Amino acid sequence: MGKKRVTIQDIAKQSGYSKTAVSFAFNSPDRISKDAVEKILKVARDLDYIPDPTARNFSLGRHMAIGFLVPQSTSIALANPYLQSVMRSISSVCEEHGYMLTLIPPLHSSVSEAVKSATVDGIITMGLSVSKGVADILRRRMLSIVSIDGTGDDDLPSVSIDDTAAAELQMRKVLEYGHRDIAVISLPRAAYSDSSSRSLYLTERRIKGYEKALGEYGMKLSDIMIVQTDATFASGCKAMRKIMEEGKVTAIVSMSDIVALGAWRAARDEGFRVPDDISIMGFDGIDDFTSKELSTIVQSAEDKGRKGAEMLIAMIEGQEHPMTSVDVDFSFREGKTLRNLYGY
Amino acid sequence: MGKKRVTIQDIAKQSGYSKTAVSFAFNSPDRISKDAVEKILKVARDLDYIPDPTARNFSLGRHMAIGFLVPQSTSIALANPYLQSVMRSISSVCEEHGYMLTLIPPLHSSVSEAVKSATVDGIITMGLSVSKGVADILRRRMLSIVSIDGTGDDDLPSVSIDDTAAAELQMRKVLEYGHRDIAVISLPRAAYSDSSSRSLYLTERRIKGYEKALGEYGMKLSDIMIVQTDATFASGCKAMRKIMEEGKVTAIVSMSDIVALGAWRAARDEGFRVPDDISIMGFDGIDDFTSKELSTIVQSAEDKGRKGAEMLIAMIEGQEHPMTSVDVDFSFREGKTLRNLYGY
DNA sequence: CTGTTAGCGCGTTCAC
DNA sequence: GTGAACGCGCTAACAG
Repeated sequence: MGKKRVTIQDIAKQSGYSKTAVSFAFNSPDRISKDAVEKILKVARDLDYIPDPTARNFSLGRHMAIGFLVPQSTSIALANPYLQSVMRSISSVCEEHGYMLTLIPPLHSSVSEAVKSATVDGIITMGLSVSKGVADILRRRMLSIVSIDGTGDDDLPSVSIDDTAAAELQMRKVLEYGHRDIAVISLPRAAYSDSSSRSLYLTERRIKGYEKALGEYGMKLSDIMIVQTDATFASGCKAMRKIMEEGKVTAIVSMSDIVALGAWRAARDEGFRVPDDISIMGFDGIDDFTSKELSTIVQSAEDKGRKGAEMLIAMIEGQEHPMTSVDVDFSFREGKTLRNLYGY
Repeated sequence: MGKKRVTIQDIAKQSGYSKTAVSFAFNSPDRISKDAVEKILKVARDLDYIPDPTARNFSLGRHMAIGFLVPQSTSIALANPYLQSVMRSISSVCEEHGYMLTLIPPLHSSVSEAVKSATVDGIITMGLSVSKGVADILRRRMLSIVSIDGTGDDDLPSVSIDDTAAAELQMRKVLEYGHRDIAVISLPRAAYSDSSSRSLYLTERRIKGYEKALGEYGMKLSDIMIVQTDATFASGCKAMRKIMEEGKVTAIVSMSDIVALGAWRAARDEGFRVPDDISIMGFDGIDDFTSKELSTIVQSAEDKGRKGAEMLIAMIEGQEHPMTSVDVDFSFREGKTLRNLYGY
């Protein structure tokens, strides 16, 4: 075992040409004679030469890879179907452009460490407020970044929806349908963000939207119940149980579909019928085949991922990127889990 | 813009020490005096020095990344919930060990090209028969590989279940519960394998298991109905409709959960109650929140990913790996879709 | 024990 | 078509 790797040097010697010529044969065949190219490539084939991608990357200062920066441990992040969809769409774009996609979870629990050591050409992130520290590292490393569903307090190229308006729509629908006893299942303040962020968190922007909608009906935030939970199915179950214990509501407004599905499950397990006994309104519009029945606010994951990735690649390849912020549409999807109390 | 990157050289000059000392300060602080370490690190901090990970990788010959080789375009692969689960588990292990996970889709439609240029320390693959060409590149690049759910015809370290035994268990349960009028929904021969594979296909291994279980009850394969279909929800619906037309059975045995879910949907749409009118038994144990009710054979995606990743990392780090093939447990999950005809 | 000198790794590219 | 330098961090060998 362990013959040494074949290097460009070997091909040079064996073919009688110089390293330079060999390099040209691979990368700029026009730069040398057809004859030389052929001879060199033949030797390369005979010796099973594969240019070392590491050395190549080092030399070129390129990796043909972009990093997907995940705020939490991947086991949590990747359990989120919405994130999965976005990621799928990102990876599609990568594929089209010949890039690979590298998952970057916190390294030794540190996002900064991870970003310091990632060998990628740029970074795309989702639901993360890029802290000043991380932004700094990116700058020092001269890495481009695009933020999807960012918090807006970092001044980064971003792709997102108007959370306040979307949440307002979500709540307004519930109110329109006659519900007044409402419980909101919110996400943790930190779930989608870093500790040092200063402006409004996603959670807070959504809450603001709820407040507006409630205001239109003469209600206030204090008139509804708000529980906070992680963005997982299990947490949704738990939150629902808590809500059912504490009081009686006719509608659940969740900030995430996956949580809403958990709530739905818990409701059924307790013998409640949805939407007859209780209505559930989600947020995201995940495409899970079994969850199309969920009434929800749809934000296109496909769109977000694609726009984000294309923006990032354009930045990496040094093209223009005049628009530093892109909005994605959202809409209400009438499922089967929101009952219209005014008849139907 | 674009002050040059700060390099180790700059820190050396500025601190008055040599490059070596700077390197030691970061990587082997014990090698030099505490005093020197401090001074050097201070200068490094002041100048915002980040060791270039590319150069570092090149120098060390390590990347701290493993590649997940995806046979198809990622938009298809990542849509498979089972693959998602496995990937999640892989990435968890990576995280624990400080590795990143890089998705490697075919590059310019070529798996070989992708494998040639991937800067990773090892590769993990799923449901792919690794072709001779690719195996060769891996050898030349001295990359380790582990295959999950491989076809078994390539001689690689692999992780999988004992399909025959699992299928036997699946069928036996159905028989134990009193069913005799059974329809199997099988997968296409090629579904989980490459065209060039020589040994038993997954489908055939499973069928063999069915045969055994049937034998224990004095039955033969010819006593049951077998239909073949793709591993999709829609195909499951279609297959179910066909089955309901053709004859009357009391139990469906599907080789895939997603297909079983499709069958379930079709059954409901036709007014059949599950499991009162007809029982459905799946295979996979996908963790889809809404499908936990499906009676099925669970093969732990979590386990597969974990064992595969741990095996690969052990190989990369040069530890022993005497076992070239690992089996993952499977088990029966009593859901709500399998009726016990002997009462309950 | 501290610290330095002098390469090394490998492909790319400038300047001739 | 080539020689030589380059990118940047790591480390063997060596000196004090």
